[in-house]
Amino acid sequence: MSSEDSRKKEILESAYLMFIERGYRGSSLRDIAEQAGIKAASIYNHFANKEEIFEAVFIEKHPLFAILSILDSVQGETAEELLNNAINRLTEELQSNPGLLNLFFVEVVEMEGKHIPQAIKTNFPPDSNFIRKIFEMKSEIRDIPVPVLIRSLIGTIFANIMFNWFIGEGNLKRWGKPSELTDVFLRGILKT
Amino acid sequence: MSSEDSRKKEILESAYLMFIERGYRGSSLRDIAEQAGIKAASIYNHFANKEEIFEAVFIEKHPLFAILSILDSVQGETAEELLNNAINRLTEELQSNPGLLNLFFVEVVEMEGKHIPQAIKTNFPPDSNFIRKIFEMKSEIRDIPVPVLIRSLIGTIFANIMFNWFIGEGNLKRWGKPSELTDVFLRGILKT
DNA sequence: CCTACCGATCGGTAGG
DNA sequence: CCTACCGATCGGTAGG
Repeated sequence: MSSEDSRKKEILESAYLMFIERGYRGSSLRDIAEQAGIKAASIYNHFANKEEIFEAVFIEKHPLFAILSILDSVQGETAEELLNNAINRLTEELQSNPGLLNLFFVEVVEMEGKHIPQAIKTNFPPDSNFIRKIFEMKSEIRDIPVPVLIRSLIGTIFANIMFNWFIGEGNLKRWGKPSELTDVFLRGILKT
Repeated sequence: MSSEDSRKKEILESAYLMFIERGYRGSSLRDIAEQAGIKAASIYNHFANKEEIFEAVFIEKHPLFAILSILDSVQGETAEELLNNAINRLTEELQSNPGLLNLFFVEVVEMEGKHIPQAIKTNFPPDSNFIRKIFEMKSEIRDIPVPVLIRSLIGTIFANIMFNWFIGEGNLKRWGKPSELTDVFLRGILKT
C-alpha cells in the first residue's frame, strides 16, 4: 500500500511538470507515464482517467497556498520592512519558478476554472504566520481589514510579474522599476 | 484580393475564439476551419502552418492594447473620479469577457511567451487618450511617474480579477469587496 | 504492472 | 477552394 502511494505521487509529480510546461491537452498520458517510470496503461491502476489526474494535481498545487507558505518565512521588524521583504521575496520566487502560476492558467483556460472551488475547500484554511504577524503590526497600518491588505499585497506582486510578461523583457525601462510599484502600495497601506 | 483578405480575417477570428476557449493544442485546424466556413486543407492557402495562425492572432489581440483602448473611453472630472471609473469599467469588461486574458495565458503556457516581444513591437505605441488625461490631472496626484501609475492601475485591476478567480466565487466575503481594494490604490496615488 | 491493440483524431500534403 | 489521403499520436481497454 505504501509502495502504491509513492507510485501515485510519482505520477502526480510527473503530471504536474508536464501540465505547467505544455498545458493539459498538450501533455500525453504516455509522456506522463514515461517520466514516472511506467507505461501509459499502468496509470489506470491509480486514476480513472486523464482529467482525474489533473484534478488531483491542481488541488494539491493551487498556487495561493504555495504563496502563503512562502510568505510564512518572511521576516521584518516593522510593518514596512515586513511588507517590503514579502513583496521582494515573492516576486523573486514567482519569477524564478514561473510554473507556479502556469498551472492556474491551464485550469482557467482548459478547465474553465471548474476545479477551483474544490481546491479552495480542500486546502483552506492555512494557519498563516504571515497573517498573524500583520495582525500584530496593526498599529502601524491604516484602518484596512487584514484580508484586504493581503489581497492587495498579492495583487501588487501579480501586477509586477504579469506586467513584466505583458510588455516583455527589454521593454521595461519606460514602465518604471518594481520598487516604484511597491512604493505606491506602501503609501496606500502604511500610516503617516 | 479583397475577398482573400476577408477570408483570412474570418480564419483569424475563428481561431481566436477557439484558442481562448480550448488553448492552442486543444484547438484543431478542422474546428477552426469549420467555424470559418471552409475545410481544413484550405487554411493552408492563407497560413503556412498552425503556429503561424496563433502568432497572427496573438499579435493582433494582445490584451494590453484592448485594455488601453477600453480606458480611452473612460470619463471623469477629477483624478479620483477618472481613476475610479477606469477601475470599475475595466473590471467589468474583463469579467464579462474573460477571453481577453485567456489568450495571454495560452501564450505564456503553451508558447513560453515567445511571441510577446514581437506583439509589443508591432502594436506600440498606442496614442492613448487616457494617459493624456492623467497627465493633465497631474496636480492632483502624488509625485509618481505616469507609467508607474498606469502600471499600478492595471495591476490593481488584475489583482481584483485574478484574486476572484483564485479563491473562486462563493468564497469572496471574507476577502473584502473590490471597492476596498480600489481605496488602497487611490490612497497610494492621490494627494491629501 | 505489462504488451498489444482499438477507434478517433491530429497536422499536414497531393493533386486537381 | 475541395476530396482524399498520409503517418503519427491520442485516451482508453482487454487480457494476462
